[in-house]
Amino acid sequence: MHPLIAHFQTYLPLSAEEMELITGRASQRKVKRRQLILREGFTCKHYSFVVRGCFRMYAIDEKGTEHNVQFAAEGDWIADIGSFHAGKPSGFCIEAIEPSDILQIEQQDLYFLYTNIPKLDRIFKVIIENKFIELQNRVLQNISSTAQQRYLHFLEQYPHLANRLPNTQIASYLGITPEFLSKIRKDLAGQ
Amino acid sequence: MHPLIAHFQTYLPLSAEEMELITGRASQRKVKRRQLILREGFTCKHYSFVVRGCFRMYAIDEKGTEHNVQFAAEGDWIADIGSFHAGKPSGFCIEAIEPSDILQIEQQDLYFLYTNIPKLDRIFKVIIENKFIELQNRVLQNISSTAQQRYLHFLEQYPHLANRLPNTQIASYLGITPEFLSKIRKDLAGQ
DNA sequence: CGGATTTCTTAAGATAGTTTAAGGTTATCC
DNA sequence: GGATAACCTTAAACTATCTTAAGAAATCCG
Repeated sequence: MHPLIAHFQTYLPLSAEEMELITGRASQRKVKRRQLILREGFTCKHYSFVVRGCFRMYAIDEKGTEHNVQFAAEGDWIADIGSFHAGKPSGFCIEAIEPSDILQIEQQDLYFLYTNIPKLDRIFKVIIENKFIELQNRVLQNISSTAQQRYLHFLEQYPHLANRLPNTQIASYLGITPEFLSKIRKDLAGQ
Repeated sequence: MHPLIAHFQTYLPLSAEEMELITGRASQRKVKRRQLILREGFTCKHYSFVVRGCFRMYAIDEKGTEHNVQFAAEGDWIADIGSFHAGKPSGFCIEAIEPSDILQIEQQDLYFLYTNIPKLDRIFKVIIENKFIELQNRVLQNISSTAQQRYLHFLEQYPHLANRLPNTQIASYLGITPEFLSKIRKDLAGQ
């Protein structure tokens, strides 16, 4: 079955016509490791659904340091939704961390689908609600926990990511330097 | 006009019947300063829309320290949506910072409205998308900026809140101690 | 397979933020 | 209107995290 249909059906059942409308507007794409699917300064034109592989969305500060705001692996959506909806230049880059396969929906196609399949408003409402809850927990971690606690929490919450990602990317996500993460890991090992 | 109708109409127009359905399921409530409308350990039963006043949602850590994850003032919604949808005990408290008026919708009523007014799925999708974007920017701040930068950013982004809130609440939101915020303010003043 | 690049680690010195304690100020509530 | 509680500030000692630098290990890609 088409991966997008399977994905949406985990939320609500779809009719045959609805499935056809959806698959007709999603285009498949292969992405190489390190390839960018969104570049800072450009408008985010697609919602991307990860079929295989792994991505990160990051911002670059004045010093040139990259800060990971989000990862996306199989079954996740990734986009700069601020830029996408406003049609304005993004402050983020989205990069494949592994060779990946994605399905992309363009803005006008997504809006078409929202209009013709009201169910999708509901589905995406639920998807983003869940992302919001996750993000809120991350904020709570950030304002209330030490880096070590945040790292342990990350390992628990995203074991599948912790395995695949270089520590340097995890450090960036946690808001610490790779050197300090290395120290944390040493401290944890030495118990 | 009913504040909720005015609020929803900033997103999409509503018919007279839709308005009636909505207003019939929202109940008005006055809340005193310091009163809790959600207590940790209890399930969040309502979406609350702030008509007048100001709220904070916070978690309490092992040491008893409170950590503000969100503020809500006039025109904002506040709820622990994780607890609300899962029907499980919340890890948060929601407290009025000022004497406030709110409109509350219970879970089954909100679900009824979602089902009978599909437009509301769209409206709440957009509302939460906007909250998500805000929250993502906050995460970026947290992982990439110093406390002073975060404070300045807060003043810029939420001037209406910065005026009304005690610094101690702002410090909690920024993830720093009130003492350190005091030092930051002193440093900024002395320029 | 092997050179190039990225990633991981260590450690010393520097900076950002916390803790504790105390005093002064302002707001709240009866 | 006055007692009480909340809020704000200061400063010194402490701890968490960053910076810099450099070498070792792992991974990628041709």
